Amino acid sequence: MTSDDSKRRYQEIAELLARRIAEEGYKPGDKFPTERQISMEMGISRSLVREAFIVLEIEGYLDVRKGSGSYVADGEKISLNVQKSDFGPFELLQARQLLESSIAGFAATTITKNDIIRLRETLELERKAIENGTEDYLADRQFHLLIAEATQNSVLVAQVEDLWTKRENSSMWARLHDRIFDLSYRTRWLDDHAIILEALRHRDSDRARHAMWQHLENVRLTLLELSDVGDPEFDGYLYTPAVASP
Amino acid sequence: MTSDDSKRRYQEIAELLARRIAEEGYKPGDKFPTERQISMEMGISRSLVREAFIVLEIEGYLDVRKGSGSYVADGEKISLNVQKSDFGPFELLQARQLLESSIAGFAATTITKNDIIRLRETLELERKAIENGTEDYLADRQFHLLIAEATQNSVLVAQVEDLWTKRENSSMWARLHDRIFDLSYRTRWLDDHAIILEALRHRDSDRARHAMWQHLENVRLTLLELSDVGDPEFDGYLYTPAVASP
DNA sequence: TCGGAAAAATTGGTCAACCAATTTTATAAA
DNA sequence: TTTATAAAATTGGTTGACCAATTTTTCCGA
Repeated sequence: MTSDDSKRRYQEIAELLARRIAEEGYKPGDKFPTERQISMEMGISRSLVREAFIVLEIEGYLDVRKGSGSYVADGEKISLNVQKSDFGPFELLQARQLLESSIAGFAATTITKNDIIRLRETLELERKAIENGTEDYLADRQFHLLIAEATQNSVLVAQVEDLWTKRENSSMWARLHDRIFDLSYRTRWLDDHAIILEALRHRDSDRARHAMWQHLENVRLTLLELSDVGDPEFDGYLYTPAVASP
Repeated sequence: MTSDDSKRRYQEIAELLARRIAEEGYKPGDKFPTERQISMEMGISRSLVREAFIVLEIEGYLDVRKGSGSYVADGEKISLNVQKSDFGPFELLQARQLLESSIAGFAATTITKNDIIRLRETLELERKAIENGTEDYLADRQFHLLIAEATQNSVLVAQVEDLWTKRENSSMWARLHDRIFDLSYRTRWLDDHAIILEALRHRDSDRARHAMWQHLENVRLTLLELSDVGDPEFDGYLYTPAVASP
C-alpha cells in the first residue's frame, strides 16, 4: 500500500497536502498557500493542485474562497472526516449488538404484515442459498435491513446501512468473510434469523430484542473462536466485550 | 436551498450527474458518458466535468479508468450516498432515543474516572453559558459525544457523530434551533444532563439508560409543543412516536 | 478463415492562457 | 488625518489545446 500506481495523481497530491496541514501546525482559519504557489513549488500545473484542493475541500480540510484564497477549515469537521474508517470486527459487532437489538425491539411494535412477508421471503432466499451452496451475503444484509425498515424511521435504516458499509470496508472483515460464511455456520445464522422473525411476528418486543442480541452474540463468539487459532492478523484489533444482554 | 450562489460550480454539476445516475437506471458496471460527451451536452468545458467526476469518484459513484472511460460503481456504496440526507427532527430524535439510551446504559459499565471528570467540565461549560446568556450548542454536543466515547467503541462514537451531523444538515432543524435553545428550556436540558451524569457516576446502567431516554423524551415533547403552534413549516414531517421507555 | 501486429480512434491526464471576483493599495477630496 | 473612491494586484474560475494510456479497428500473413 506504499506506492499504488493505480492511484490518481490528484489523490497523491491531496494526501501530500493533507499531511502538510496536519504536520505543519496549521490552525483552523489559517491561510493556506495559494494554488499557484503550490503548483510552482511542486513543479506541476495549477489544474492538478486545483483538483487536489477539491478533494481537501470535500473532505473538510479546506475552505476555498474565490478571489481570496484557501483557508484551513474548522477543527470540528476535520476531526469528523479524518477519523478512521477501518473498524475492527469486534467493535462493529458490539455496535450492532447495541443498535440492532434495540431496533428489533422497537420494530416489533411497528412491523406490518407486509414487512413480515418480505422477511419471510428473504429467509427463504437464505435457505435456498445454503441448499445450493451459493453465496447469501446479500440476503443476510437484506434481512437485517428489512427489520430496520420496519421501524419506518429512515435515520435508523441509514444507521444500519452505515454499519454494513463499515463492515464491507473493514480490512479485517475481508479476511474473515470466507470463514464466517462457512456452511457449517450458515445454518446456525439461518436458525437465529428464524427465531428473530418469529418474535417479530408475535410482536413480542422483549423477545425480538433478545433474539437479535443472541444472534449477534453467536456471531461474536464464533468470530472469537476463529480468531483464537492464534492468527497474528488479529494484532491491533483489541478484544471487545459484549454489551450486556438486554 | 434551491439555488445556492456560494455553491461551487463543480458541486452543482456533480449533483446533477449523481441524480442522473440514480434516476436514469444506471446499473453497477454500466458505462457512463465520457467527460467530452457531457461537456458538449452541457455546454461547459471538460475541466468542469472532470472536477465533477472527481467528486463522484470520491463519493463512490464512479470508477474512472484512463483510456477507457468512466463506469458506475458497485451498487452498495451508491445506495448509501444517494439516500436522502435531510431528515425530520422527530425521526432524528427517535433514532437518538433508541441509540443513545442504549449507549448510556452500556457506557455506565465502561466509564472511567477521567470520562466523568470531562463530563463534569462540559456540564460546567453549559452552566456558565446559560449564566452568560451565550450559545452552548457545542457543549451540548460534546456532552453526548463524551458518553459515546466512554464506551471505548469508535463505531458507536462515529454513529453518534453521524446523528449530530444529520441534525446540523437538517433543513427543519435550522428553523427550530433558536426556539429549542431558548433560555427557558436550556436550564431543563442542563438538569437532564446532570441526572444522566449522576447515573453514570454511580455506574448504574439502568438508571443511565432511563435518564438518557427521559432527556430525549423531554426534548421531543418540547419540540412537539413548539410545533403545535400551528406552524405550517412542519408539513411533510410526520409525527413520529417515541420509542418505548427502556 | 484465423491470428496477430500495426495503425487509428477514443479516452482520461496535463498544461498554459485568459476570465472574473475579491482584496489590497493608491489617490484625492473633505 | 480621515474617509471615500478608483485603480492595481491577487486569487480562484474557466477554457481549449495538447499529451499519454487504452481500446478498437484495420490489414496482412499464415
